[in-house]
Amino acid sequence: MDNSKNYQPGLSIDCVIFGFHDNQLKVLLIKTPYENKWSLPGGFIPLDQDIDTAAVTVLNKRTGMEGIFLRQFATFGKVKRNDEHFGKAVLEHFNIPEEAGKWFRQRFVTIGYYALVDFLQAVPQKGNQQEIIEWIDHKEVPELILDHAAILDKALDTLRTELNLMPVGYNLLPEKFTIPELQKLYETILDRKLDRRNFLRKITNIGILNKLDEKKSNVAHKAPNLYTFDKDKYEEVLKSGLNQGW
Amino acid sequence: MDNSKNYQPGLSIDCVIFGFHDNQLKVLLIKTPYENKWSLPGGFIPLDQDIDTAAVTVLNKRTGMEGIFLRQFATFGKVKRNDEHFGKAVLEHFNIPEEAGKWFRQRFVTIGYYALVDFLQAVPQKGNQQEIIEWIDHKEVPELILDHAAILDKALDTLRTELNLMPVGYNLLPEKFTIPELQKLYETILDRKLDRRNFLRKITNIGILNKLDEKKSNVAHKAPNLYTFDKDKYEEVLKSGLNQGW
DNA sequence: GTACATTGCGTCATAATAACACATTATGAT
DNA sequence: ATCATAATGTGTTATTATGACGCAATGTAC
Repeated sequence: MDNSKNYQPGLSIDCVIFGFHDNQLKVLLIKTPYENKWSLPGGFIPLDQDIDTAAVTVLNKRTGMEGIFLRQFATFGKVKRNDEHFGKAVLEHFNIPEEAGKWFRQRFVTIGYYALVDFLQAVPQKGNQQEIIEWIDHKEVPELILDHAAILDKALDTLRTELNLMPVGYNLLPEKFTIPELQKLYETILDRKLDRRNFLRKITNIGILNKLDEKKSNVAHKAPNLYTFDKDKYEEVLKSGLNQGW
Repeated sequence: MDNSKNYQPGLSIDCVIFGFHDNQLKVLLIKTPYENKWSLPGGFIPLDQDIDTAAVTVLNKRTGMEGIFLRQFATFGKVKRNDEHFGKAVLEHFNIPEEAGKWFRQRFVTIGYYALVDFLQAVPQKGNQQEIIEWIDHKEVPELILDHAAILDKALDTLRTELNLMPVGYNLLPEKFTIPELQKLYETILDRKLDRRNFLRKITNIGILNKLDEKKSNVAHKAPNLYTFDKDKYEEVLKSGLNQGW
């Protein structure tokens, strides 16, 4: 493959794909052969594709899903983010000849995107047979290659801020969900407990949830009511914003 | 000049430099020879410099100032953002030979930064004798090259959001300022009137302003009190955040 | 002096938030 | 069946934040 003719040079995309399961905020990671470190799913930018499109492509390829919530959050371009040893190791592992390898060993700047997906809908896709791709609790992320740890941190930081500005949580839940589930999600992302009753009032007052005439089945204790997310009302809320401030 | 050896290929930096004067939020723009359109100040990324450093360099060069508030806000990478006609025109204008010009005519992705500067401290610097660089009211921005209008819009949007999350306004004012001045600034950025008395209460309650024992001189009507910004207290506020939301 | 514009401080009604009480529904042990 | 337990659903109250407004003080223009 001759990347130099088909891809934007020195520029890559890395995706922080979040999922929510077992009261854990999980991140989709790929195990690399390099010192057993893990990596964010990423890719390059075809010369005839918008960077956003290239990010969507990565996401499709890795989750098998379409129409996912995806947002660019930052671009990382420290000189030192590139690791000479890592570059060499990758080339050796894939048996890429020195000449073609020059493209891979140039300095790379990477654009960070984060995605919110329904854990149960997403099916992690391997790039090849040997590859290991897994959902990992964000609190137990192993060592990552390059500056991927910093990228992940920044993504989580952005997600927390976004949560205060607009209701994005539903993207991580199935179509029908309960208020307690939504609360657990908020608590997990923000990493602190919230009061049940105040949470209910605040989240329903936003006016983007539809209460269904249906309760969750097969649960211990009292069955909680099911809700769906109202996309039309959400669009309205987006315009006015959640916490105005001024 | 052989850019291909010294600069990151296909990647540029554009800075939206904001200043505040005469109750106007102004943007520093450069007039180009291309159809008399204007441009954001920008630059390329030396291979041995972090992208943030490269942005600081652009800022230093254009304002003569150091230690400026500077923040990356988005990266723009649509395929169509590059304009074939524009690329040719630039090469012809600077008399760049076809071979060396290839570097300029490749696809470019650009990283957007916005800066907040004290209008009176900044001295717009020309890149060369012919160049025209000017502060222009953000409400009267002329036609811009490429997708610079979209970049500017996004910068302003980000500034408005940031204003709700943390007190950044003081960056646009001189060291000593009055509450009415600060309010005018907020009104200009947010594009709506605020109540004097409520503004005073809210802005002082944040606890990052020091009231000086000094009034503004040579003003019509009642002389307003002068304040300074308290950087230590600001750092504390940054950690907790302004509008928590949850 | 008087009219006028602007600043500084205060009041009041309303809305948003935090802390907490209690009844309801379902499970599982006895 | 009864009871303890655990979760959900709804309500109450005190506190705080916000929005709308009144009024005196200060300085300019005439």
